[in-house]
Amino acid sequence: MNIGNAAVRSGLPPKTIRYYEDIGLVRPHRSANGYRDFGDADLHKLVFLARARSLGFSIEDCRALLALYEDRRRTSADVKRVAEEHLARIDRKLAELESMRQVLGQLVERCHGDDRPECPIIDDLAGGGADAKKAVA
Amino acid sequence: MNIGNAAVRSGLPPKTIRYYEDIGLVRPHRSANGYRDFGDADLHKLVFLARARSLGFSIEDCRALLALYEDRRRTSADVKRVAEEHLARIDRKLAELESMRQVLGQLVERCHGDDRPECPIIDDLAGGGADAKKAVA
DNA sequence: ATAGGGCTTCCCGTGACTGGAGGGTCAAGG
DNA sequence: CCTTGACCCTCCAGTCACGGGAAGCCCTAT
Repeated sequence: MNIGNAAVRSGLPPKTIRYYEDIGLVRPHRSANGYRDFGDADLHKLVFLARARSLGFSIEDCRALLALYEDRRRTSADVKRVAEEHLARIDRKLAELESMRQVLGQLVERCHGDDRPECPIIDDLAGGGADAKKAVA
Repeated sequence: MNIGNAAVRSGLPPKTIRYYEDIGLVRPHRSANGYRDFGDADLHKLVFLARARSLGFSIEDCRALLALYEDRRRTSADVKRVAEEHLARIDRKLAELESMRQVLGQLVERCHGDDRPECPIIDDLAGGGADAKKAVA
C-alpha cells in the first residue's frame, strides 16, 4: 500500500507518516520504484499513532506505548503509568488554562468595548493585575 | 538600567528580553559600553509583556496590545476584540483538553494496572476507540 | 593583576510537524 | 509513442517562543 492510501486509512497526512518513519516509529518496506509500501502491521501502527496523538500523547509517549503495544509480555501497569503521567500533564494544563480563562473573562466582562480609550484590560496588563499587586505589596 | 536589573523587575529572563528586542517589541537605548539601558517606559513595556504572556497572549497579540497600550486614541473596543479572540482560543483549547481528559480518564479507570498484559488503554489505541468505531461504521 | 560576575553577539536545539522546490514514476488517453 | 496529471521521492527551510552554550568584552573588588 502506497503512502497516500495509508494516509487515507490512518487519517494521518503523508508528510506526517514520512516524519514518523524519519524518527523511527514505523519502518515500511520499499517497492522496487522506491515508494514506501505499508503492510497491515504498519497500518495498525499508524492508526495507533493517530489515536494516541489525538489523545495528546507526545511522540516519545507514543514510542513507549507502541513498544508496549507490540510487547506481548507487557503489563497493564506499565501502560497505566504512562497514561496517568499524561493525565497529570493534562490536568496541570487544564488548571493553567482555566486560571487564564477566569482572569481574562473577568477583564473582558468589565471592558465596555466602546469607542473610549479607558480599558480595564489594558490597565491590568499595564500593572494593575493581581500579580503586580502582590509584587508591589 | 542594565538587562539583569530589568529582568528582575519585570520577571522576564534576560534571554527573553533580548529576544523581545530582536523582534522589535522593545527598543532600549545603549550605554557607551554597548550594554542595553532600559528606561522607565521600557520597563513598563516589559512588565506589560510579562503579564500579557502570562495570560497566554501570543507574541503577535502582545505586539498589537502594546500598540494599543501606547495609542492614546485607542478604543476599548479594539482591545476587547483582541482579548475576546484570545478567550475564544482558550475556550477551544479547554474543550479539546477536557475531551482528552474525559476519554483518557475513563480508560485509566478501566485499566487494572496489574502485571497482566490485558489493557483497555492499549485496546482503545489499537482501534477500539470511538473514532475508530465511527470510521469503520 | 587577577578573579568574578555581568554583559555582548552568534548559532544551535526544542516539538511536531508543514510548505515548497526539484525531480522521478505510473496509468490513462490521444 | 507521447503527453498529461496524479502520485511519489528527498532535502531544506520555517513555525513558536524561547533556552543553552560558546567566545569574548567590561566592570568592580581585592
